[in-house]
Amino acid sequence: MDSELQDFYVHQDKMYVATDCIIFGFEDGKIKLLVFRRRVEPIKGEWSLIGSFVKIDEDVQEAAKRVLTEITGLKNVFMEELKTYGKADRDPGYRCISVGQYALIRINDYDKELVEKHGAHWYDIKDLPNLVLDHNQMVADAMERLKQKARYQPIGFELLPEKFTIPQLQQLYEAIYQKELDDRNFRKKVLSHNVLIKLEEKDKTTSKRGAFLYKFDHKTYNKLLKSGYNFEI
Amino acid sequence: MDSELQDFYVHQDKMYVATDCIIFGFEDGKIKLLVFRRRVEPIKGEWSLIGSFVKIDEDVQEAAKRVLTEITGLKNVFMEELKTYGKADRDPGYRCISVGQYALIRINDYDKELVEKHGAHWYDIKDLPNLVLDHNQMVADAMERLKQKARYQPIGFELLPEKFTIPQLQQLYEAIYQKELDDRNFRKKVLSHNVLIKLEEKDKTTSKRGAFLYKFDHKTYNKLLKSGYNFEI
DNA sequence: TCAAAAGTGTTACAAATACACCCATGT
DNA sequence: ACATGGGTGTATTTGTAACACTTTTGA
Repeated sequence: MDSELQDFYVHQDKMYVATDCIIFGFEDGKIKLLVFRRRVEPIKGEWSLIGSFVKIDEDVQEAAKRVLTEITGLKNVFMEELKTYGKADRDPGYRCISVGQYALIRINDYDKELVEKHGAHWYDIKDLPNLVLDHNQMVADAMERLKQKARYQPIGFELLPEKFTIPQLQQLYEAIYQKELDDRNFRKKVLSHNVLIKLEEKDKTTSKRGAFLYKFDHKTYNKLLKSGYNFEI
Repeated sequence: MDSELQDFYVHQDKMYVATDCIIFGFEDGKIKLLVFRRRVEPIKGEWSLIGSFVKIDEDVQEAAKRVLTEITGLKNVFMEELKTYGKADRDPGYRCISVGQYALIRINDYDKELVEKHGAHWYDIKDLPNLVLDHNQMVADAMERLKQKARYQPIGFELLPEKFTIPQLQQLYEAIYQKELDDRNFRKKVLSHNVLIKLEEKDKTTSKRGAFLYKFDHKTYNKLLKSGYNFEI
């Protein structure tokens, strides 16, 4: 490394880089968000997204995954960058930018003890408390993204159990879009893509008759993708 | 600020935060990208996106706008965050994350002297040189974003002069989608939204007959947006 | 036997696609 | 008069939206 490099870089400003996770779940026909009591001053004890500072030798993505695993015990969770919150005055403490990342988790898979230990709580997205800093904005942005993205990419399935029924799937989409859907048309459209595998089993928890369970067919979906298919729900 | 706050923040790592601009233009029926000779070591002199470190008291957005104005002389340019490049090893110098932002500019509006002075060059997007670091990836990501976004939001107009013809607009969309479009259907669809104002003037630079000029009608578009309209091209 | 959710088909309407010809004008 | 790009209309197909009844089964 020559001196010119050092000259140039060294005169720049360094700052804290954090990442915050907007963690969505789905339960009882409602989109839910996992929030926490903030563990550090200032505003310690207030509701907050879970986040972490990014370490000097750590990818930003990696940092977000690290926190998510610490809290939920889950790995291989769907997670995607939302956007970066970089206002100079967003954190009253020190200059700190935060990369927002949203995650979709199967609400029954996570380690409940771990979550409780961290003072976490699942809030209905429609009934959120005030969160610290710009976290409410992050949630609003993430929700908007979810709404947009779920239409053209099959990410909704990340919020459901591996095996799910068509009515469950519909409930999910109704929660995401905040709009009722026609059950006949919904079923028709969803099945028309041929990316659901119908199982022999039925789920009888919500009706006497029971509803057939389905699995999302990743293989077929990926094949379709490559051949230029346009998924839409 | 109490001591607990200091304890906690102070033990975290700080790093450089940069922002890089993916600057798109449109000329001769082609999408073009504005690139520069990198001004600092390492890899000084290589082709690169234009960027800057974010100052301690500066919004990330602001930093990107600052550079863009320095280079092109333009203000009020369409610019939007793409994503953040946060791999720990992305910069061989020091740990540095970069927020990628893409900008759409009217290629004939910019200050040519200013651009030349900075050793800049407009490359056809299909014929780019190797860029430093992860900049080629940034461009690929931005191009993909443009493709997706242009379909449902009227951002394409940012690349055209204020006054443009329908064939010009079609050329632009063909360049973005990398696909030929049917001229009759294209015109029909575009005009069906009623967000173009037909002017009296004609542009005669590309044909003897001349083609009518249009302006994008921001007012009407915003009204339609509020009433839940769905733009699509 | 009945209540409650699961599942099925048809028709009307809107939008996307495919496609062929005339128009205006400078050279 | 002709070459060049600008501009228009229609028929077909495809997809979306609206809508009502039958099935299954546990209580």
